[in-house]
Amino acid sequence: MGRGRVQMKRIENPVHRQVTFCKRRAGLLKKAKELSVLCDAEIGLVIFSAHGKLYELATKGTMQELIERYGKYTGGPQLPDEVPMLEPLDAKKEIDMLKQEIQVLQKGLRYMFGGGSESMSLDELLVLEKHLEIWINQIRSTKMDIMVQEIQMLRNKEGVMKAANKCLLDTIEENISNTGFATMTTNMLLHPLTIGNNNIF
Amino acid sequence: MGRGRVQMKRIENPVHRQVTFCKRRAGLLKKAKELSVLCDAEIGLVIFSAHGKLYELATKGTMQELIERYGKYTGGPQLPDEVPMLEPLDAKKEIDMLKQEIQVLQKGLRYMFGGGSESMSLDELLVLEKHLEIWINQIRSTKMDIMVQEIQMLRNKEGVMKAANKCLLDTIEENISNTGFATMTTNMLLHPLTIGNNNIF
DNA sequence: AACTATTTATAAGA
DNA sequence: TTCTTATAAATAGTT
Repeated sequence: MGRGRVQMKRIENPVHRQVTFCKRRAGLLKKAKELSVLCDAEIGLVIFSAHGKLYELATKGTMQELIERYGKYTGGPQLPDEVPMLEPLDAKKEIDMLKQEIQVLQKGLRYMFGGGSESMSLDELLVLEKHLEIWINQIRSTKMDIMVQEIQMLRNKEGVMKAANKCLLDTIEENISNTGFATMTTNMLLHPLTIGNNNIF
Repeated sequence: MGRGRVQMKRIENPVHRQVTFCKRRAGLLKKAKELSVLCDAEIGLVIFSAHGKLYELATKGTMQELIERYGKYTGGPQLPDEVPMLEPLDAKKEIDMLKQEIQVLQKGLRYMFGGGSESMSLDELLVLEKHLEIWINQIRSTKMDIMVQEIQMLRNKEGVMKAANKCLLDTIEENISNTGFATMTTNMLLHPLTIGNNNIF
């Protein structure tokens, strides 16, 4: 699209390459925005220049959110789970809490491997019990999430359902809601004992 | 670029919108590739259609790797501003390490319970829940044993007890059997995490 | 999916 | 960079 054909290979002239990079980068970002608006799509675009500078576009929410959605879709490892890091001042406190949690978990593992009563003190047993209770609750809530999702999927698949079936599903869903755990996320299961800012203990 | 101007807003006609989505998506992916080749840039492009289908492009390595690079770029060099970042950096590092260790431990626990499966389907969750319930019961039972032992020790120390005290201990012991919690002291609740320094793992 | 009439993007030059 | 302009590409509407 210019005054001559373009070879699809790296432009060797550095000046020429830089100019083309600027122009085409602008064009690409523009077209991404357009596609997003015209067709109601969510688009994320990341461009690292040859020199390592970053240019980015996320048409909906933040890039982090998009990356998370991508992770969910691909089912792959959700590695970049960026931690909020709200209060660096509490770092020491958080470290202590994490250390304590590790010790409890270690004891718990030993406890299991040892087949039970091993050498945990009463206090340690209390803490471990509390952790396990919380963990169980998280598991139950996750179970319910999955059930709700499956119900939703069935509804979407069926489109119009017979009255009897719909009624059944409504009942199930209602029971789930009544447990008080229905809105917890799967993430809680995957990180059940994380103590960070938003936590349980 | 066509037989008429295009309004930069969502195309309402679904058929029209779908066709445009296909065409422009192809165009966008092509241009992204071209920019990458011509200018030696690393580009990641993620497109979620309105219906949630994913289209993606990573011009170098995998999308995961690109996401990691993005994370480093946005997360790493965010220091240049103010405040001495001496201790906080160490703290964050330590927190990350501890969290990592916790994840490993949790993974170990999950491995024990679930036989190594990490995906956690509904069935797996049911199994995990059952294991945890069993574990909790073991803990409660052990707790009870310890308490009973302590009571016994007290009795032995006293030698011959007054009838009233004996009666009191009997009552306490009975409560333990019923609830597993009845005799917890305030001290136990106030210092639940006091654990020794014996790290094994 | 193919076909064009047009619009848009952009290569080269300044 | 930015502007200009000739031209290559992309694509909107149609078949």
